Amino acid sequence: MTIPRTSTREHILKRATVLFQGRGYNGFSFKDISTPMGIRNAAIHYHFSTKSDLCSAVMQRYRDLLKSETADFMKHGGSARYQLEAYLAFIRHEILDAHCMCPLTNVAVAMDTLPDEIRAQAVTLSNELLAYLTRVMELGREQDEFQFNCAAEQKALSVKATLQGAGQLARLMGPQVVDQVIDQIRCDLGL
Amino acid sequence: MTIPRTSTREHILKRATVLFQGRGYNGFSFKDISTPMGIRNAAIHYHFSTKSDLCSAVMQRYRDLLKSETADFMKHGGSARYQLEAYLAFIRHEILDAHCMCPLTNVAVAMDTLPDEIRAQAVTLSNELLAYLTRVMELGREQDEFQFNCAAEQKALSVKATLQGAGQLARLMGPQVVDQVIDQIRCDLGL
DNA sequence: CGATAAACTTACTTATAAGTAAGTAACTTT
DNA sequence: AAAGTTACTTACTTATAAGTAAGTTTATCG
Repeated sequence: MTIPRTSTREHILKRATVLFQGRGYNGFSFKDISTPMGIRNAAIHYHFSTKSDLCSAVMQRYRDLLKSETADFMKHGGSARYQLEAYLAFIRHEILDAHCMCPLTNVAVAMDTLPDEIRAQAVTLSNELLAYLTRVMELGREQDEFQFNCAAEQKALSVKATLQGAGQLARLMGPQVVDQVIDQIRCDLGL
Repeated sequence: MTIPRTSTREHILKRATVLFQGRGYNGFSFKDISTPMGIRNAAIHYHFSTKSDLCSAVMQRYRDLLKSETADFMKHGGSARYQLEAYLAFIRHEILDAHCMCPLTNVAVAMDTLPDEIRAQAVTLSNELLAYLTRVMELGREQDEFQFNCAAEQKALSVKATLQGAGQLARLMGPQVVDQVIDQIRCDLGL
């Protein structure tokens, strides 16, 4: 058959994203992608030669998404508060609607068992993410929107860590955890 | 051979703990335990009938450890500050010295792929952990040691989430992350 | 219309996983 | 000293994983 062929690669990537961010690298197999799609494992290998390649593409897409999202946030005015809220909403959506974790969580957990390529992508992503959040924190303090008395980098790190943890605890303790933790982040910034 | 037999079960549990907390349920196999110990997989099955049983025992031990640790913390005087610091030191040691994550992280990540038994243990652990931290927060506020203006439960949740995240980010960004995040937790409690 | 390339499938290989059944050596009990 | 129990091993089964090679269909291009 193979009628609408153009979109197969995209479908594979989408399923892989959900699975990678939802279960981790070692928590899914090619079958979890191919069977629900009604294709064969070999079709995945046609588009992505290895599992490492596939997950590397997932990481790359997440970085691209983040880049375009954060660029978007910045367009809508320079308000640090707005940018923080946009990022919080993005994370909130990923956790509550998509039931996904930040890829950094999944990489960190299985660190020792992963191909170098994936680890490298994760390190780059963490640098990009922290750089963005650090700028938001700096901006917020300059504009007297946020209050904190440590390095902006440290505050950004702490915010990111808290959000990572929220994603995990929400799975164990229920979705209300996410909003409680996000509230606390705002509160700790003097909002 | 089998000369020192008594301790095999304990050795298996210790290796399984390191592997489970270090790589997650799907990130290790029986071989990772048996080969370095110089025993066969079947020897593991003799002591623990399934992988689920083994990891359930690991979770149980972690809960027991936590229970005795927190009981210990409480004996050394009722100071909330002391109890917080003791827990922070415990987590810090697990991350930096043992290179382990809190089991909650590993369970949350692979949630959908895990046996019910493990999930149930994790839910219980998260309740116990949060109950303890909530008591510490309540105590700290009563004694004017900590400052925060939300429910003690929410503050405890936020602290735990932050520590969970610190464990992950430390693997990607280096060990200094842990102390930076811990500093921030203190700071956000008015310390 | 025929050749070519893209997008697959079928069928296979190799490796590794968890788990089991039957046998064995050493200590323990009677 | 015989019998049973503990703590394993050897050898196996079954399932599943990633990955590959060769063939097939469909669209496209000259």
